[in-house]
Amino acid sequence: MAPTRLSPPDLLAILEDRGYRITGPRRDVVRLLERKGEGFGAEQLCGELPSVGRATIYRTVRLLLEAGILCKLALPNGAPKYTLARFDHHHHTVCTQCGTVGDFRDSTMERLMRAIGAEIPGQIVGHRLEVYITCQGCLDR
Amino acid sequence: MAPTRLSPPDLLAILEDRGYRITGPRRDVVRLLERKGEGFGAEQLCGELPSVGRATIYRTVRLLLEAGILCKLALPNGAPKYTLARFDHHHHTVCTQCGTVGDFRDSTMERLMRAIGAEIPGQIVGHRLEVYITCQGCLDR
DNA sequence: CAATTAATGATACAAAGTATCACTAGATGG
DNA sequence: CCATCTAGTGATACTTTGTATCATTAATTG
Ligand SMILES: [Mn+2]
Ligand SMILES: [Mn+2]
Ligand SMILES: [Zn+2]
Ligand SMILES: [Zn+2]
Repeated sequence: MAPTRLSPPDLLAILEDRGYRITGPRRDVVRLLERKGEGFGAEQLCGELPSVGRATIYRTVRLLLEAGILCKLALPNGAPKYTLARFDHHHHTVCTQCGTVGDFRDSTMERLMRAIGAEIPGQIVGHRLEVYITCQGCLDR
Repeated sequence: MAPTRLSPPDLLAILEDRGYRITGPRRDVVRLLERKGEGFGAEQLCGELPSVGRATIYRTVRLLLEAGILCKLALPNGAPKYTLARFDHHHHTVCTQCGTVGDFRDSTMERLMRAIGAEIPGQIVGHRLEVYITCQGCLDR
């Protein structure tokens, strides 16, 4: 399973398919995201794209979230971070030292989640797992 | 493993052991928490304890968090919710319809987390799992 | 019952995000 | 192409959630 990295035209096409216009600001945001690593904040994007209004940044992030292009990572404190969604369903590692975010998938985990249904009242509709780590960089340092 | 529910005197004793004073406002907050179900917000507590200053509510919540008496539940959107921590380590169910929060523990999950260490770069220092459900009440309704 | 010092709460401030609305600029069809 | 239509933009104001300050209050200790 190669990390299916989508290029900006692809991402814009997804928006277009949903009936949204391809505008200058949206192009700018998507281009910026493409160059970005894992785990960026909305306010950070505002700082790096001063030519685009803050409201538009937030609107575009919401749009990309709804389109499944971004995933939102609610941290234990502070503003949420976003990452380009490379896989349909996956989880995240967060370094508690430096905040670096990584992706991973684990099929055993998904199987277990199905099994867990029996222990839980009601019907499972989804789940979210965050693994807190000290990343390699922080271990070395 | 019986759900070890602690009473307000116990909770206050934990604070006292940590060198904090037992004050009127802290007593009020703890008493309120005791009567509360799972999953309440800080702002909600402010509304229900107008006699206690907002700053003090937030300070007390932080204190109880640090003491391990509360757990903080970062939701995918909106303000975090808190619950009385009945177990040392556990996870939460959140009903996506009505927001009701529940606790659970799963030893298989914990074992799996240890195994997952091999797949992940760096060193695991913790994890957090939220299971999104439609609760029994919402299914019935 | 002082004296000491932690805690309180009014207030101001900060950060993150949303609503408004006059204006701009994509899309579309002639 | 151009004119039209409407989605999108961005300045601004506002809301929500949470924190910093600081004069005042009250819990502890002896
Ligand atoms: Mn991701
Ligand atoms: Mn809990
Ligand atoms: Zn790190
Ligand atoms: Zn429900």
